Amino acid sequence: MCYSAGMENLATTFKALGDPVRLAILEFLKDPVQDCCSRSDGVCACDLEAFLGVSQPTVSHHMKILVQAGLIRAEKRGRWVYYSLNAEAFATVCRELEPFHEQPATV
Amino acid sequence: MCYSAGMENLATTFKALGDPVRLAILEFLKDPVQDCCSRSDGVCACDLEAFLGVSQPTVSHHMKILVQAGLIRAEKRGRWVYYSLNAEAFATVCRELEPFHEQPATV
DNA sequence: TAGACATATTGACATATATCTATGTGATGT
DNA sequence: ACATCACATAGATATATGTCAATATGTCTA
Repeated sequence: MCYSAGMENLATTFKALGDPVRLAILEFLKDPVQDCCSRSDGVCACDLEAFLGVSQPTVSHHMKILVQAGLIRAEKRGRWVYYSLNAEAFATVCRELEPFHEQPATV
Repeated sequence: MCYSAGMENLATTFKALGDPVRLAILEFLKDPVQDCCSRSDGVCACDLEAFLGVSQPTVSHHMKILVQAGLIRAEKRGRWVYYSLNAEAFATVCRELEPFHEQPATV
């Protein structure tokens, strides 16, 4: 086999990014529409449900995938879970992509 | 629905990136191991087959997905098809990700 | 023209994924 | 305590995806 564990990891991250519903979730987390119970430092899942137009378990499913990929953070406060972007993870993805659009090194 | 056509597009690109075999292909295109018929300005599919350890139709399938996502270019010369990275596509992906790891704008 | 070669397409199959309904779990408030 | 609320999990189902063997297509060469 010619691909490493790091590659599997990166693929998992891209897989998490490869769904329009999850991209919409990330956009929402970036520019939250404060609705029922979201706060300045986080967005609750119930707001996402209304925004996305999918069922609550579906939201839960997508949030789990995004958390596992490390793209967002989840923090439980009382009965709510507040989600926020993990900026560092996005920066890492960009760094991984850099070699593919930099000027080729002169050997 | 709260997500746009542009989002579908971006999701397609990430989906193309979300497979370890395809990431291995991209790595190979970045740093080709010149083997049977690859050239300085492109890599042929047969070299990939040997490198990846998957069947020829599987290589063909993955190349098609990468081409459709715009991540690589295919150029047919005689009976070979030479593939190369499309650096601009990777740069675009990075630009799309930038808002997710920049400092939040002060409103 | 015939055969060999590189790649694409087709069809089959197993697995993964996205979605829902129903139900479980844990916290809050009356 | 009990009902309610927010979220998670389980199970079911439809669709998508990755893979291969078999075959088709197009190109070169003898």
